[in-house]
Amino acid sequence: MDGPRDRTVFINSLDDHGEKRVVSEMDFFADKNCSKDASTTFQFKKETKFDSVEQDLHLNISTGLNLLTTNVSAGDKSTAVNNESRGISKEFLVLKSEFDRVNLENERLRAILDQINSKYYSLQIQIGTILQHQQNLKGAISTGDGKINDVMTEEEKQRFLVPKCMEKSMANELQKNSNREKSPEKNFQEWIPNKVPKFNSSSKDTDQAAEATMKKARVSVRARSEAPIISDGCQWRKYGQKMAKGNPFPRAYYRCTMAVGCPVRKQVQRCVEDRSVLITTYEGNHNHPLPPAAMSMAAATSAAASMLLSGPMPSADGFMNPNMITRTVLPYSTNFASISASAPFPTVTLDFTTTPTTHSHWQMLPGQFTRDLGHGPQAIAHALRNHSRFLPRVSDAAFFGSESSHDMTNAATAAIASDPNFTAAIAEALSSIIGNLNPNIGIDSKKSPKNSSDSNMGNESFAGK
DNA sequence: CGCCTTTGACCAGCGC
DNA sequence: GCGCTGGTCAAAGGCG
Repeated sequence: MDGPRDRTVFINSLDDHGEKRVVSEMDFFADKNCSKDASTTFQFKKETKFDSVEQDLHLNISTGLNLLTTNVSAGDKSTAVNNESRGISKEFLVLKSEFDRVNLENERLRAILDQINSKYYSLQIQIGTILQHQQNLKGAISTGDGKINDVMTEEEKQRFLVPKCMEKSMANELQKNSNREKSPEKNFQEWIPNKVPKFNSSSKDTDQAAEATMKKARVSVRARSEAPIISDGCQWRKYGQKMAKGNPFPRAYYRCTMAVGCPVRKQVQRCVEDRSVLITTYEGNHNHPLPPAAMSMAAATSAAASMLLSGPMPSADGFMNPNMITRTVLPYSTNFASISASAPFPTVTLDFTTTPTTHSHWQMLPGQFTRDLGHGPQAIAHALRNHSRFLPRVSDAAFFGSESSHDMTNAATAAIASDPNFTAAIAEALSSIIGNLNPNIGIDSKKSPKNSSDSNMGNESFAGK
């Protein structure tokens, strides 16, 4: 917190022609003596470091004293000036006190906001990943019982078609989530990141190849953050930094230090096109229990990696096309997630940097998803309302219906700020949604998901950004 | 003193 | 074989 000496006050006054002129520039809070120049308007210029929005802040404060500098005799002037000085001193003491208080509050809120933004990104990732799993499973189940075949076009069938090798893993995962809901105390403590879906393969070589790929699979998260690193709940130790080709910003290398020998690593680098975007690439699976704060990001990255690794498995026709993977694994993932087919390692990129991404992701969910089942964002909001102690000021519209990510961030920020257990509330809501999924509900063909041809299928993870 | 970051050195993979 | 690049190691120093 900056001390009072950091604040400079411009004192303006009106000349005989009524034009404002700058009388002096002084450090008001360093020197308690107030200017003897009469002033009716005080303009505060903040020189401390604030957000850009705040940097233009000026406080035009009328003292209401209607002080004059002319038309008074010498004696009267002296008295008047003394009275004015005392009045102004008193006013400034009050103002200074208020200003300091606001500054303190502002700094405190800034710190909270930074923390909340990081948590918000983590939650976004987790929610998106779980919803994708849910949709994929619904598509698989619908295809399996034949209900959907009568109403879906070939294109839609292809989008919803889930590889056989994935159905079981998804079903297991949902069952796991359902069980977690029945044992809420285990919701966060027993997530085993290494239990990513494995595939039933008759080929030992294939298993080994998949295992090798598993180790190299990466999940890249793009998120806007001014902080040098996204807070994801894990403990990381920086072990290197390099200048990467084509990017003026250094790439930092971190390894997880929450357990000895944990193989998880991450790379953090600013986006070359937009320095406000922080690209965090995760690799590997944790070999230890995770704290609640780390669950969301770890679960999201692990799920995304497992989805990715579920894709390029041998099929009857040979290896699956990465585009097919995108269509089946991430059917609603336009601009939200992309799979890199040509990168050195298979990489899923989750992009949370654009407003349409987040919002359209919700909107792309089939209407029935929210209308008939009562699931999705509304259900989450409902669940959150049930945790009203966590969500005292945030409406559903503010949280889920806002057109701007800024509003969403603010809403989430307010919600999370209200109680640190907000994360637990959201996770519980998600768990409830997954657990209550009714597999017998068909797909409303009129509300087909956004055409997957829009998605960045086969894109480079970052090349198109 | 332990943990962390910094930073130059080293190594492996890849393309020419 | 050589150079480039990405990734990792490890010594040195800072910090609480």
